[in-house]
Amino acid sequence: MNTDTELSPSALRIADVAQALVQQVGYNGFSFEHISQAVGMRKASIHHHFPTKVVLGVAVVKRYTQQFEDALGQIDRQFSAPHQRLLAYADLFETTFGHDHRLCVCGMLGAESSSLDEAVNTEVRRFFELNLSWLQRAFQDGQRSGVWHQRHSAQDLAETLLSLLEGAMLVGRSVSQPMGPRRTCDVFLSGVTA
Amino acid sequence: MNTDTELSPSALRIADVAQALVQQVGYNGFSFEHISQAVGMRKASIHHHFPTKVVLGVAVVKRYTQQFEDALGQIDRQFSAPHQRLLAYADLFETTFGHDHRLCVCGMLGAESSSLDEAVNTEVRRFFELNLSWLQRAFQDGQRSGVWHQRHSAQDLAETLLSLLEGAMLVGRSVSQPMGPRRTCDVFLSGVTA
DNA sequence: GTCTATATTGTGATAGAC
DNA sequence: GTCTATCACAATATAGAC
Repeated sequence: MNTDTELSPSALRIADVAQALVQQVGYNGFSFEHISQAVGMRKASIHHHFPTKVVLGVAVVKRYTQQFEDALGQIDRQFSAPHQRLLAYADLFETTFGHDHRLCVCGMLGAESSSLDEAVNTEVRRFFELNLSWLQRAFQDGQRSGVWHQRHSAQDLAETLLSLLEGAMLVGRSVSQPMGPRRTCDVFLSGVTA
Repeated sequence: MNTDTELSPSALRIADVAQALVQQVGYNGFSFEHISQAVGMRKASIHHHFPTKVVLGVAVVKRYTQQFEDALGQIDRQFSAPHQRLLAYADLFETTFGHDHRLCVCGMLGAESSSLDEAVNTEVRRFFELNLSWLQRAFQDGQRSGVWHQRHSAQDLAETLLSLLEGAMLVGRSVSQPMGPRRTCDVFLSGVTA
């Protein structure tokens, strides 16, 4: 299940660098040569671990999704209150963004999706569906316990919050004093409260 | 002032195609060859009108910002109620997204910003600042007239809504039945209402 | 303004030695 | 697993004829 277990130490370093590059410059913005320089190996060696760029891209997204899934599990175990869970969720994005204004891997790849291989797009979709169903459950819990109003479906609230967090990182890259994902989440949630 | 006036008919067609390509596959996702094929001219002819890709990119963003500015002026003349103005604003994004799931030009370029020339990034920033100040004014009007609560500053509400709309397009590319920018805006505004 | 032709560099990918 | 060497092709860009 854990993709990392299958990766050799070198492959791990490559995947780390590739992920950072995706978050910084996007899939179409980096080459095997960039990875080569960052990781201190020749291009041919990168190809030994990941034969094609598509294979590398898919591996990066799968690993990222796995890490995210683990983080969501941790949140569930740590917090029971829906509001706390959502704030912890927003903090995942805040932490990523705080790291040199990196984007969410799948936010970046979602933007580029029209030019990507379907194998990559499929994994990106999986990431979003996973996030949406987790968020939907959190909103359902909040609505059932009466903490939030029920003007909108939990499904709509989930997609709205996810869009907000992804967008906050995107916009935050181009404004001088960005609020960041966490604060935009506060603004949104305070409006949802009953 | 109007950049279009300075562009010859051929240059206009090129800019149109380039803008569509930016919205679909991003700045790093298209080449002069793609433009060449779409517009029916040779690569060298494209270079005659726009000597470098950066010059072309800057021209596309300037024109896009100008068009957006015009649209905002029209909204101001057509609607006086802040709520109506914001819904019309969201419809600008909805229309763009409805067109083959195209992204906002500056949303796409904002994501790619780390790999772009500063001349392009500067124009992208201008676009966002323009939008934020327009949104801020709309929220201020709504708060002064008592339509909305004042839990958050108009500035924060502006950046939150902008992030939401940009993010809704991004996420909308990778989910099966996207809400679209307009509906996410409805969800957000209903929470802001006093 | 548009074309052909070409220069130059970058890119994804492979072959084969060590 | 990593390397050197190389391929085929795509990218941005320029020179110069028409």
